[in-house]
Amino acid sequence: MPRTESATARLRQEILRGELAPGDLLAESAVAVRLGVSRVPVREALFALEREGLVIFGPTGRAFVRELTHADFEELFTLRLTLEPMAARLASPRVRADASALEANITATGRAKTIEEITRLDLEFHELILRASGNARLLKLWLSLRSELELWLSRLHRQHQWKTRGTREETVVAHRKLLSVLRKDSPATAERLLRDHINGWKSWLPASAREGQR
Amino acid sequence: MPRTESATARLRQEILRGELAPGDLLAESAVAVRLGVSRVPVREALFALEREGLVIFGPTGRAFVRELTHADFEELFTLRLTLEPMAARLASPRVRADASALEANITATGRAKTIEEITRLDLEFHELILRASGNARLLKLWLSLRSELELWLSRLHRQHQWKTRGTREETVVAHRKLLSVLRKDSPATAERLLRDHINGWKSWLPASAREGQR
DNA sequence: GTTTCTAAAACGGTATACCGTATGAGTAGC
DNA sequence: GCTACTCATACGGTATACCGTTTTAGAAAC
Repeated sequence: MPRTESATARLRQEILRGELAPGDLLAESAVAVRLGVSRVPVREALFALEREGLVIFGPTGRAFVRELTHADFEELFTLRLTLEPMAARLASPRVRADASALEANITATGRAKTIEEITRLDLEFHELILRASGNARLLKLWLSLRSELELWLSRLHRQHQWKTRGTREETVVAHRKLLSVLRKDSPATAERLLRDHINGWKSWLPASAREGQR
Repeated sequence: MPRTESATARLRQEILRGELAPGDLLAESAVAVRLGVSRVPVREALFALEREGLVIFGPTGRAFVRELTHADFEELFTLRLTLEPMAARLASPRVRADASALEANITATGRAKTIEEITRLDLEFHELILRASGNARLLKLWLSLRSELELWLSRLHRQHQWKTRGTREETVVAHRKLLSVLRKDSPATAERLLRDHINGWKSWLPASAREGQR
């Protein structure tokens, strides 16, 4: 794997895992030494992570680990409510051909054991719908939000112990229903259902969890 | 202006003006010599332009001027139909405070003389709505489509002689109506109106212009 | 103890250099 | 003529080096 990519992957992982705290300075030289590469790939990795919303550049070009506020959470969900229903609409007539990936995902979710695993599979399910939409740019926009969403969720997971059981069953039921509607090829219904699904999840997130993120 | 930015701006201009043709190879070394900078800023400029959709990287990392197909046009408009109505909805309650920029834009459009100027002001009007939405990420996503849209339109302009008159008056009328609805703070209406506005423009584009773009 | 000044260290932006791989023109073989 | 091979060249990925600016820590003045 090229050095830029591996540097990007490693930094992304460290940020998502919380090993790098919000607000931390990511000095090119220091990171380069730590990762054992030169500054050039690090620099490019930082730009890539900025696009993903995990890193932010200060006025003098210094990179910092992004801090997220409650307002950021609202923005992210507004965007999901913008992009995903449209994706569902577009995907609806195309899912009939091959729904195996979506089915496999639901099966895997039913067997998931940790909240992290459920979350990962949930995001993957939504990503599959974006892919099924057939609109490459729509997918690209969604993917540019994905890391940020993961960052948010991982920070929540670290702050709160969530029960796995109810979450898993609810997710499976909701996704099953979504899939069945997608298969029926009624775009408007699929669009509405996905909107409700996201709204449901958004309001389900414990209010306590949504607060106090600086 | 930092070298990366000026290189980005210059390359962007050259692509939009058609001085660099679709499919042209953008070799780092050659561009660097031509612009009188080193490869590093050129490299970063190419990455930036890739994000904007003006440049595309081949499997072995070589950068080419992006070619656009009719399918790309469809994707772009699908995304406008996804993002902009949402922006109008969010902007509606916020426009009351300050609609001066939107008003100034409409006035300027009424005085515009060339089709290029009308197009530029039209895009600016839509951008102002995105800004008024108050959702920074939504704006960011829209901006990531903007150059590509300009590229498309500029290529159309070069291929077809469009009449200025009708276009200008229609644009002014439509934007005036949009602004008045935004001011009334009825988000649902604003959302629907913007959707119709985009759909109208999309279908208005002469079919002949929409074809034959490779 | 607080603020201001100052100088050294840290940092980012850019240029240059090196290396391995991909490309493509030319050549040999058919 | 057409295809397959070969090798010089072009190109991208990365490391290193240099320079001007920003930060920051420490001293000095209050």
